[in-house]
Amino acid sequence: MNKINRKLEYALMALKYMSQKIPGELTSAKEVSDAFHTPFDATARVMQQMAQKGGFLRAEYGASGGYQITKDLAKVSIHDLVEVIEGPTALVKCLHKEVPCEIQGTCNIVSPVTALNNKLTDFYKSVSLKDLLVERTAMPKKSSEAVIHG
Amino acid sequence: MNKINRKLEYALMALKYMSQKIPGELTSAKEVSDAFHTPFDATARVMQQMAQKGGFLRAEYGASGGYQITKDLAKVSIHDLVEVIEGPTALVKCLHKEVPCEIQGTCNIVSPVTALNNKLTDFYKSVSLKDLLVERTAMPKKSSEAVIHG
DNA sequence: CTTAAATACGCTAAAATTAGGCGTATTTCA
DNA sequence: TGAAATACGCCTAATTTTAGCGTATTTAAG
Repeated sequence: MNKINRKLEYALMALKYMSQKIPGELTSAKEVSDAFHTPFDATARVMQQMAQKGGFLRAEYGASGGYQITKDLAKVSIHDLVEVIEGPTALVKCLHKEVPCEIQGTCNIVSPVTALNNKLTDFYKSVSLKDLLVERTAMPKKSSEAVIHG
Repeated sequence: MNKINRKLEYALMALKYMSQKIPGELTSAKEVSDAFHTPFDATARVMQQMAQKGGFLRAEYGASGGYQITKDLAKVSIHDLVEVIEGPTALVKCLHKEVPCEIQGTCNIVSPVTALNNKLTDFYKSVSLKDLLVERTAMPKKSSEAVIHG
């Protein structure tokens, strides 16, 4: 559990990259996929989702088009982003879909899992994208940090 | 992200079931898989892991054998359980393995993801299995809870 | 007016992960 | 001695994730 998938990685990379640009400047999907060597299609799709489903970005068509951050990252949580990228989130399907579970009726952990799910959601809602992505002040990077990658 | 897998579900079910028994009484894997209609092999394997890797349970061999909770659930966190069931946990592989990522070197979110991972780990460490599984009046339930099942 | 570069999107295939089952060995009680 | 339980390696099916292809639409530039 709790693994970040590629799409969310690409979204975070793109957002961080764009957040470091001059306000108003456009960023194309190709620019991002080139900068980070991420697959173009997947990168582009994620940026589309952030533009359309999330309203995080504004898309500009045409030859010199691209995207631009329109939301204040301080007011958007990682939970919001995840829901844009992956849709409704829950520890188990039965919490947000009317998916009948095979063991429905006998399951004894609905209540615990629901409670945990609520706590976890609160946690993700408490982390803003600005907290997460935007470099604040000094905080010099430790040399060990840049070594381990992924 | 953040989906609970079957093995963890079976582990939680078994633990909750066993926690409601008279202290000292044994519970076999078959008993659990019968009670909740979970696949026997997967259920048994999970209980073996909790006994061997985690030391959560004590196994008794032979015809009338079974398992018994040996750890104080108040002193064990959901993080501990997840690590027993799934091994080392991290939002991305590169944080706990020397798995070279394809985009190593260009990745710009190592630091943010590391920070988030640490926060998340702290969160899971803060939730004990007793909090989660043992019925009390606490663990404040939120509105839409116990209605939707699965 | 043509071309190129960008967003938008449906469809398909490959890869990886998850989930389950089979066979067998070992232990212990009756 | 047999039945029921733990223990465990291996293999297959199912599901999810990931990536790529093709095409349409929009718009700037030459």
